[in-house]
Amino acid sequence: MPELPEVETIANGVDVRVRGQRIVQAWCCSHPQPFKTPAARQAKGLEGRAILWVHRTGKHIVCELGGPSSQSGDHPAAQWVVHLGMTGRLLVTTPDAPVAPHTHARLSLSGGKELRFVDPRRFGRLEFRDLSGKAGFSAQGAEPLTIAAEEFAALFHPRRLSIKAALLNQALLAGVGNIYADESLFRAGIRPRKSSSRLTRAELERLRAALLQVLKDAIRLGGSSVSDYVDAEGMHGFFQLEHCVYLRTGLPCRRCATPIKRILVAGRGTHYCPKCQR
DNA sequence: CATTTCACCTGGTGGC
DNA sequence: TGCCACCAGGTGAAAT
Repeated sequence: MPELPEVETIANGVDVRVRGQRIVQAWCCSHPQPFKTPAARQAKGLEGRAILWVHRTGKHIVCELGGPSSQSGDHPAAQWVVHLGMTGRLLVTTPDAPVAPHTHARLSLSGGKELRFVDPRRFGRLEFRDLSGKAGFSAQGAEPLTIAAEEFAALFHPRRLSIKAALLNQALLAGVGNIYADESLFRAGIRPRKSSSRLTRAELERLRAALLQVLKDAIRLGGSSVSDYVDAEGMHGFFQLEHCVYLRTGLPCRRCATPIKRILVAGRGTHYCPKCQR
């Protein structure tokens, strides 16, 4: 499932391939599910605008768009906000590439390529935002790559729910999902079920540092390819090879050889080493 | 207000 | 071999 490193990889890949191009034609499927903005209004809003740049915030991909006319400047006048949900893909293809099942949006670009959104489970979301008079999209939670130690501690110390549930709460930190919650808790040596409020200052700082490291390493390796994640070019990432606990139930811990356990925390499959994490 | 539960979806899995 | 019930999992709404 796409989390911060996967979304960052995709956003960067899309940016390199489509920056500066104009959306010549937009098609959105009639099924209402993935559209936060109704499909017809979305397609209409997108057509004719230039894609100024593409970036990530939290788990969202934001395409900054120019004005509705082709000769408007480089100031963002609208946005296309893409959330990949569980199984969403944002792909840059040639126009004649076979259209994958569950393709919900196709944008043909002035450079001759196509930007496609594919999502079998339709947990993803597509939103068109006209910025006239409105602020741009921003994720609710803090950015894990830049959050300071003080702010991190202040965010998690008052919470009484499990640290795993707190890490997954996008209103606190934006971008952490199941994989990187489990992996950062392993690297910090903390039990997923431990209450966030019972973590010491030292544990919170270990967790922040571990999360930062694991996210940076994962970005460097192009994300984790589990289930069906691929980047904008359809390429796999390699961070799944570095996983210490995620989807390693029963396998020996890389640090102490104790079998990795799988439990349910906050309704999510959760993997940890019973010896290394206390 | 904080926290928990549930619905939304489909492909993959496992039981018979 | 084939059918089907079951389930994961990010998010937001509803319930507690």
